[in-house]
Amino acid sequence: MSASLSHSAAVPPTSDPPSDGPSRRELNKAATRQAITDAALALLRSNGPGNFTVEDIADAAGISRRTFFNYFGSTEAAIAAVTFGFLDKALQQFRLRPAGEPFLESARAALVELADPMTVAPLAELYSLGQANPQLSRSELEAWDHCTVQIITAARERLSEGVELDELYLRALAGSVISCGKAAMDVWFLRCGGSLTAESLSTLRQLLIDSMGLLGSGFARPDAAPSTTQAANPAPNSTATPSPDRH
Amino acid sequence: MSASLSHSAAVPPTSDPPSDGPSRRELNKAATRQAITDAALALLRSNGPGNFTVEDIADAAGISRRTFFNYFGSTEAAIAAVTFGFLDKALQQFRLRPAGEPFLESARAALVELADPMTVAPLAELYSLGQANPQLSRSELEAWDHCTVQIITAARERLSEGVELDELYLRALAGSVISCGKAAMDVWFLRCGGSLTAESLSTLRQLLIDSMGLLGSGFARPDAAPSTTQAANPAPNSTATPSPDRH
DNA sequence: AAAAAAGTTGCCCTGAGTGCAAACTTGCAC
DNA sequence: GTGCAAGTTTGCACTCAGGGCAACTTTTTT
Repeated sequence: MSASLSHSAAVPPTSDPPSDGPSRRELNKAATRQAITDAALALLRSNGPGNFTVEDIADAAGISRRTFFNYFGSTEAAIAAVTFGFLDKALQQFRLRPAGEPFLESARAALVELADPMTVAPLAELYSLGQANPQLSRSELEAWDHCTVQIITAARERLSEGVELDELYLRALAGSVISCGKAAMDVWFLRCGGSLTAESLSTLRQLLIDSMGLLGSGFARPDAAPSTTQAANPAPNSTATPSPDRH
Repeated sequence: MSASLSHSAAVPPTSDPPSDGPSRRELNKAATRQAITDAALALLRSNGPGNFTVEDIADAAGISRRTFFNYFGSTEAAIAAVTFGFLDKALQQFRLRPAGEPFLESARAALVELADPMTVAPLAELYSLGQANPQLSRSELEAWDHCTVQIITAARERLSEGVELDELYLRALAGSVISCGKAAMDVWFLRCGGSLTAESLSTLRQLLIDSMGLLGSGFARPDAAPSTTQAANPAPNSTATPSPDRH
């Protein structure tokens, strides 16, 4: 781009009336941010993890290297923004649940809500790309942990209706919910390889439901005939969990 | 040190008969490794996280910068070795448990086994140091995750006695156990600030027991009078969990 | 004792991440 | 629309992480 154009044609000067909403500055920032993650993801796809530099991303996003660091502290951070987005959406869903609902039921509902193509697609892609990459999976871990913290906050608001609540209960529960959600996704990738077909997504939903069921039942040993769900069988009944809803 | 002495006086040439045990090479490596983590920890204490370089560590350990990288990929990795050591000890304890024992009971026993001064001391110190440090806590997360993977492996050996086992069950359980262990330690630090008194350690033990109890009971809501354990009360009965041992 | 294997070190290179100051954009008031 | 203030981008320069390579030292083997 020519010298005088400075940086981003982020928000093209369409006939945008001076509408109220977010300011031009905020729009530009959001657009740049988006451009960065897009560029990073594209490079991740084409070059593979670890085979491109911050400068590559900056070039592809049409900004300077220095500006990149104004937005993200590292390549991984830029990519992890995707996961953060996903988990934030989960949080949002969780907060929408009625306050009286049992915690695990809310978690289950929030998670299942996310098992639609548009939402899991980016996560699925990241997952397969980062499968064998330490750098990537590290930031994924960070994102999940961040989500745990958020859930703890959300749960605290929920549960502390006057009652003096137990920190251990809160943290152990939140951590376990996240772990089980993660386990469900892990198994899903293991079985379906991140496929986005309706069948695959149905499996994901069922896995999420089952994992919450396991948690709710205290991991009662599946003594009786447990897992016919083992094979790629999207049968939609949670055989593993006779009592998914307690208390 | 003079030029010809090369590197480490790691294993001083005491009158060591050519005993069988580990070879001189292995001894040297172990000693160097130890010297590195010691130096790193010392610098962490004195300078605070992020305020020293790899070169500083290398100098303090009496090796070259380059050699440092032969042992660890980063400063954080060197420090995280402490956490890894702790968690590996946990794994070791877990594997010692009788194979027939319920999983959660084994986990509980293994974790409680670790709540002795010598073992938790380094972890406690790291915890307080890394409390407000993103770099550090990131590698801590990695260590916990590594432990989860190990537990999954250990549990697979345990549970798969001919039975075709459920991947979801396995992973959700392992992840939850680790999460609960982590939650217990978090709460412990919150309450006791990493103190190593007998009273504090007793609290830690109880928290670990309680968290496993919560998990085993499916987080049944503490409806009745739940947490008198809230205050720094090392009372040794797990009031929160009426049925810690099922199946 | 000499060769082979394993480990250490210095040199040098790429790239991450950051402080700083100059240039540019946007918001706001006049 | 002019102008000023606040917010952003960018180039520059610097420190430090991380790793390849080849020379050199130590340990093991034969």
